[in-house]
Amino acid sequence: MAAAERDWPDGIKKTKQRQAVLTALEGSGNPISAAAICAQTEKAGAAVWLSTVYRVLEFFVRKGVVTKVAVLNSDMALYEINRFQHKHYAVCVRCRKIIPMDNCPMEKFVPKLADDGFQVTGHNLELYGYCGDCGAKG
Amino acid sequence: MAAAERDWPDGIKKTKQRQAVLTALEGSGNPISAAAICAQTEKAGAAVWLSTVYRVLEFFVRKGVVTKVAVLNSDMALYEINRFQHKHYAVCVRCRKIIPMDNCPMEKFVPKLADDGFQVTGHNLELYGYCGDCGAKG
DNA sequence: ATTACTGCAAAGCATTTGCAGACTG
DNA sequence: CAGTCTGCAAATGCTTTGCAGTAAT
Repeated sequence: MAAAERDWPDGIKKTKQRQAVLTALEGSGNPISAAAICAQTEKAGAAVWLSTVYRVLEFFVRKGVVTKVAVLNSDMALYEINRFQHKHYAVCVRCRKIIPMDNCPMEKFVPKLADDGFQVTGHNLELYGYCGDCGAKG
Repeated sequence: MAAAERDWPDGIKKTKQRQAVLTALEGSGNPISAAAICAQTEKAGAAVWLSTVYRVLEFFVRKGVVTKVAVLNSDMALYEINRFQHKHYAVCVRCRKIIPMDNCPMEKFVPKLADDGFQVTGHNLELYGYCGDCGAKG
């Protein structure tokens, strides 16, 4: 069955709810909120309770399967599947659209920080502005 | 008196509370939370109610006097005075120390985004890792 | 069978909002 | 004096936690 075929991370007990959360995350190209994941599981016919979604997400984040994304001026935390490729986002200040970028301006910057005795383990980058649909006029 | 000498932003009504909030922000080199600002005003003898701090901060942010900083894995928003010089922060994942950086890796990156029709109005950058005091071993 | 996970409800906490009185210009 | 701002209290909304039943290995 499909569940058996899914590439499942090592050392993680497979449950209906965790699969549903992972499927919801995979179905969204962009980071989504816990509430959105919950709604998605309902729509898919495998409803997962919101608090369970939070617990599953926290678990996945600790396991390195999922990344928590901080978005300024959004009071909700967003989550995305860790696709093991660097991603950062541009956020439209008008329509809140989230646009992924495939370049990472950090690459040349990180070594510099190491000189100050700071060992970088990760980073978070967001840009704010107007997307093509919204233009610079509000 | 000191209040008269303070360089006060244009078009902003000067009140005791707004001055107290601004003083608290000036007194901290690093971004601080609304609660911390509130506590600071108390200590300074000009206590400002927490909800007022939030309202004042939101007002200052809209006026461009203050910047809201999103710190991942911190459920509180942090605020800092806009000193009109680019600042980003490295956050130690162990002791949560916040270390300012004076380089901005965005400078060469932003024009690239403009090609995609996205007009950048601001950005947010944080690095996570271990500061010199904590080392890479947890 | 044992241990971990989930549904559910209720608490927790940062932030927001409503309103009447106080203050600024 | 008119309009705005503030103290205070209560509400809001995301997230966390406790507990008993359920499911996974």
